[in-house]
Amino acid sequence: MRRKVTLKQIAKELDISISTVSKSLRDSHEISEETRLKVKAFAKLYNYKPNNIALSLKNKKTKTIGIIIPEIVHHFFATVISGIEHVANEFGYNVIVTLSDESFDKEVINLEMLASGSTDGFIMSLSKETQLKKDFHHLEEVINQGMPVVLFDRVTNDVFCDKVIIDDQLAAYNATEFFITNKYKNIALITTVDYVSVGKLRTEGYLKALADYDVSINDKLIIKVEDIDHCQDQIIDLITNNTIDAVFAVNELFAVTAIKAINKIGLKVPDDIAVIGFTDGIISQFSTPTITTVSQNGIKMGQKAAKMLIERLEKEEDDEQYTTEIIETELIFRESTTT
Amino acid sequence: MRRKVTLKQIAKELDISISTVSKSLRDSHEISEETRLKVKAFAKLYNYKPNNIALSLKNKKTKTIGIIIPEIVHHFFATVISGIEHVANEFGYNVIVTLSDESFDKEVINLEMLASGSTDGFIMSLSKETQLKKDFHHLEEVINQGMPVVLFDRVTNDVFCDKVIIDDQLAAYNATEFFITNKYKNIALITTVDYVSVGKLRTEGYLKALADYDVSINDKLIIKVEDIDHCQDQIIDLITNNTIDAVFAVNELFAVTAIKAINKIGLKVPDDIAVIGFTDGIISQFSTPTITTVSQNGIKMGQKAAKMLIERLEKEEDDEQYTTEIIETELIFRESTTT
DNA sequence: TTACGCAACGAAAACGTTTTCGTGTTGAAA
DNA sequence: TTTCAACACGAAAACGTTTTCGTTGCGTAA
Repeated sequence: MRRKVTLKQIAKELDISISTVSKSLRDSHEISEETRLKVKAFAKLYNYKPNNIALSLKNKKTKTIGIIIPEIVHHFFATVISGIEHVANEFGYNVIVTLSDESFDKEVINLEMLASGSTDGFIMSLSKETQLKKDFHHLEEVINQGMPVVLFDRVTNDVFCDKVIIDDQLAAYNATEFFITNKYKNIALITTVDYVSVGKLRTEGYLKALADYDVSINDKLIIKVEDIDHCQDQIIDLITNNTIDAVFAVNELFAVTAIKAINKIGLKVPDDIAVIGFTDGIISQFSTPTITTVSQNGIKMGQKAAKMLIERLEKEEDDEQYTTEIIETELIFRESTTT
Repeated sequence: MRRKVTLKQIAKELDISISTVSKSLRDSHEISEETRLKVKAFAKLYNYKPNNIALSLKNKKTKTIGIIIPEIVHHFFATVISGIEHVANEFGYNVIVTLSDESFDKEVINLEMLASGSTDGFIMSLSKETQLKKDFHHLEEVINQGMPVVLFDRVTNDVFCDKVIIDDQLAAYNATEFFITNKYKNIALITTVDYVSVGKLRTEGYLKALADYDVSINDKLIIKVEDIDHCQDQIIDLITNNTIDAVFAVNELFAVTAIKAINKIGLKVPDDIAVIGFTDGIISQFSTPTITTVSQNGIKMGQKAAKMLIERLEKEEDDEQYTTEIIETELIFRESTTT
């Protein structure tokens, strides 16, 4: 077993000082060509690589980005990580990923853990519990210590930092508007409980579109799903007891569940009821029928978030000008709607 | 902006030595209760947290696990990461995730990057290109340096280390056997090119089952997909030009594509042709019809891999006894088959 | 009084780098 | 011969810890 070789060992072996070795490897002009080449050859032979940890300690920079997300087994979050990782890699950064599992406590613990020197900054999406509690002391703490934070998707107005989001309200508005202008009038909404920020915004977009086009709002057509496991029953209830010609769902899962519910009671998508979902993930692409959906480009969100963070990390003077980047969405038309 | 406080600063502030501060915080009996409490109060007030980097350097342990996988926007890999992360978290480890994008070079670069002190060990699944080239020097190198490596799913016999896999051949055998014993005789196989280890094993399982049950093997019923983008045409060709009553696909994507192809030419699943896929992911659960599939428990694989790695990390004497853990699979019956 | 033990603390090394600031040697100019 | 610059290299500090090994002062037993 050949352990990793250090500067000290090379120095000893060649009977020169550590400084000389270090300078040789960094091509310092202070060192004669002879020693320089000798050291380099030796280093190459023994496959010397500078120790990252020692460098981090010296430079006070880890070249590492901390990611804290609610879960990873979720197409959208996976795409965001992918976007972050690729940009990070390009700029020589690594990413360390932790999961909050939608728990406030785990979010805090992970944040504090990583903030103790492990990372230079954070990219985060808030857990449901955090959004519910509206407690952001942990975030303010690390920001106060000078660590940049970029929030994405599930953000809050209560903390000042860079953010990257989609215009959830507008996207939902556009989807609803599409239904209205195509003569659908009885549009059901399947959404989340209100404390999930994105769910709330999408609900607002839906309501605003209805209002703007003078379509009466019928509370019976709105389901706020608390427990995802038995939402299918709720949806079946909704469809059987009301006249519906369109469904707008605030995520893929709700959309596909709605389609299955519609099929179950013998109706057809899109002929009897049209469906639009949110998040252009695997389900929308491969379900039968494929689902018309609001694309929410996770890759792009991740890339943008990473770029914002790295840019802030690499400039020395820290200005307090935070920006909120909005990633554009678009409706992707598939088989679950007709035009 | 309150920067992070260090032992040195506390020492200076309290006019005592760094050693005394450190010992106080670690409850050393060498320190009088008076100073000890004073220091602890001060540390708490200023929210002192030991610097991880300094600890890593001192202890020669980073408490970090490196994960290198081909891609993350892939349900199976996401579940594995989830499994790893949770176990790692439980044992006080962090995970740093890098993607090879199926490229040999990126795999090597990421491995070397992380091996330079950033992590204590690795959990990896090989890139396609690596499997094609059969070049594993980078792995041997880090293993030789004393860094434990655990391979999962896409492994190789050419490197000696711990592994966690499913019995791909047996799983495929069982799926094929199910078809045969249920009177399906014309069973098509949609698989990958042979250098993808798991694809090859699954193909072998299919062939073995046919042989064991004296079902004649028809090469025309076997598609080896090279380019996923136009595999649907291949499948349609297959179905229209041959008599088929069952399809075994070595992954979800092939399975759902097969179903769509079957529908396209006017046949029904499972009535005309039954379908079994591989990997119990989102697609299998939500496609219409839902897909009978070989479950490949990614969470469990990740958990097992993490446990194996951590166990090896935490025991001092390194025995050279490597084990290969096999995660059991099962057929999950859904709508794409009848019994 | 001496010797010794103990309590309480500090100095310094070590982990592996980089970098600043010497320092000694050589050659050339004065 | 003296002086000075240039050259080639080394010593040491610094990053933030932990830990080993003193060291000091004091009380107690011989």
